[in-house]
Amino acid sequence: MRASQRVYNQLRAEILDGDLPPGRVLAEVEQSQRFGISRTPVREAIGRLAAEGLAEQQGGRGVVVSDVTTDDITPLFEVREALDIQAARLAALRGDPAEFAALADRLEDVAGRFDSPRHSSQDDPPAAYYELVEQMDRAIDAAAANPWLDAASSTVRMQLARVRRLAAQDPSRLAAAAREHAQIARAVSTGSAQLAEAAVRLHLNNALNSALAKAPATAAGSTATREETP
Amino acid sequence: MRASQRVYNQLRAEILDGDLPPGRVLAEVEQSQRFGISRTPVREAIGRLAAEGLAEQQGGRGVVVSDVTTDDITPLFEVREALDIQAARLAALRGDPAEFAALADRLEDVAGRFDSPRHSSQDDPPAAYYELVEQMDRAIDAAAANPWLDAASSTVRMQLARVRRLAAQDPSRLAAAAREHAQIARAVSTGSAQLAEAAVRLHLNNALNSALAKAPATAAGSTATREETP
DNA sequence: CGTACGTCCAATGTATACATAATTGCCACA
DNA sequence: TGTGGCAATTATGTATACATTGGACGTACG
Repeated sequence: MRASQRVYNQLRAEILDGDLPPGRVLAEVEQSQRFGISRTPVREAIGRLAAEGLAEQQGGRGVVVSDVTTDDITPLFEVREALDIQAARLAALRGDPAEFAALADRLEDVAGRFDSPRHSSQDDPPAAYYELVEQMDRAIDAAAANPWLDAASSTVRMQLARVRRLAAQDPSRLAAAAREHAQIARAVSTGSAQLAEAAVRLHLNNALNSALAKAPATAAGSTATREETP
Repeated sequence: MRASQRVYNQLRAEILDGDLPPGRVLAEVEQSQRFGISRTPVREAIGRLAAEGLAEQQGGRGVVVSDVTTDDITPLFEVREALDIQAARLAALRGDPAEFAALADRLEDVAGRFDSPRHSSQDDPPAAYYELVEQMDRAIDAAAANPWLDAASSTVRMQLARVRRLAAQDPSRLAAAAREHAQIARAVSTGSAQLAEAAVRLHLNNALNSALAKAPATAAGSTATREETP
């Protein structure tokens, strides 16, 4: 693999894991010495990180890991809502109903197992749930069959992976989230774009509220929002 | 201005204008000689173009201007629909009603002037319309106040600017488009997210149909889409 | 004591030289 | 004549050296 690619992968992982915290400067010489290579591939890697929003220019000189705070949770969810809804709508129209019906079945099963006592050490509902969610995301993306939608989604998902570190998950929400995901899969399997949109909107609203409940209220400055008047 | 920035601006403009057609190889040495600089900043510029989707790796060797065909129109409009709807929804909730009411008034005025005979050489409805649309896009983005939404939108808009060259605009649609834009502005000014969404969805559907009507039907391979069953 | 200007330094931006890999063309052999 | 392999060439990937810029620190003056 090319050196620039290795450095990019490594720096990206460290930023997403929080090992390189927001505000940390990404000096070319420092990183090139750390990786034992020259500045050129490091420079390319940092450029890619900046293009994706994981890093940004520091006042015209120097690149730093970009800052993400709890203030970013709401705007990121707004974009995610737009993209996930469209993906679910397209999947409902284009996907294989049987595939999503099967996913819905398995998600409902996992959701039920959260409440029941465990039957064996093999039975790990959270792990099974995460696996299924990932599988459904891939299925929806594949069914939507839209490369640009994929690209936009992956950018937002990457940022959301960062903010997720700011507000640790509430274990008690996993069962509810699993049921919501099952509803999404079920809606997609029916072929109704409207139903799929409703299911996604519901799930993301709950997920956002859960995240904000744990996130400390930030200083004022929040954008004023008029109430909906339908 | 930095050399890499100049090269990036120039190459980007040439790609968007079609001077560098899809499939054209972007050789580092060739471009560095053309601009009279070294390979390093050229390499950086081409890297940025590739990151934005205007160019792409050619099998592992060489970077070429990415291909856009009429097949891309529908998927691009699907992403644009998702983003524009969300932007309009947020603008309806957060924007200044008076600002968008004023935009609606001016758009309705321009729409009317398309049909009436011109009163002077100064009266150029298309130019006025384009100016107003741009103004409204900026107003919606500003009201939505979501940097990530802006970033995603600008990427899609750039690609759409390329495909627009493939299917020249229908002058007779401008008047209808102006009325649709006026409806969007009016909907946003009422503060109703639902109404704004409906207006944007209507406009983009018409715009897409107009574009596809002029675009030649491509060879099979189009993704099958089940009909909506609400 | 505070501010403003100048010099120095360090990090980025650019150029060039070297290494490496892939494609293409040519030659030999079947 | 076609195919396969090898070599040469060319373009990219990486390293290093040089240029430039922006900031920081120190000093001098108000």
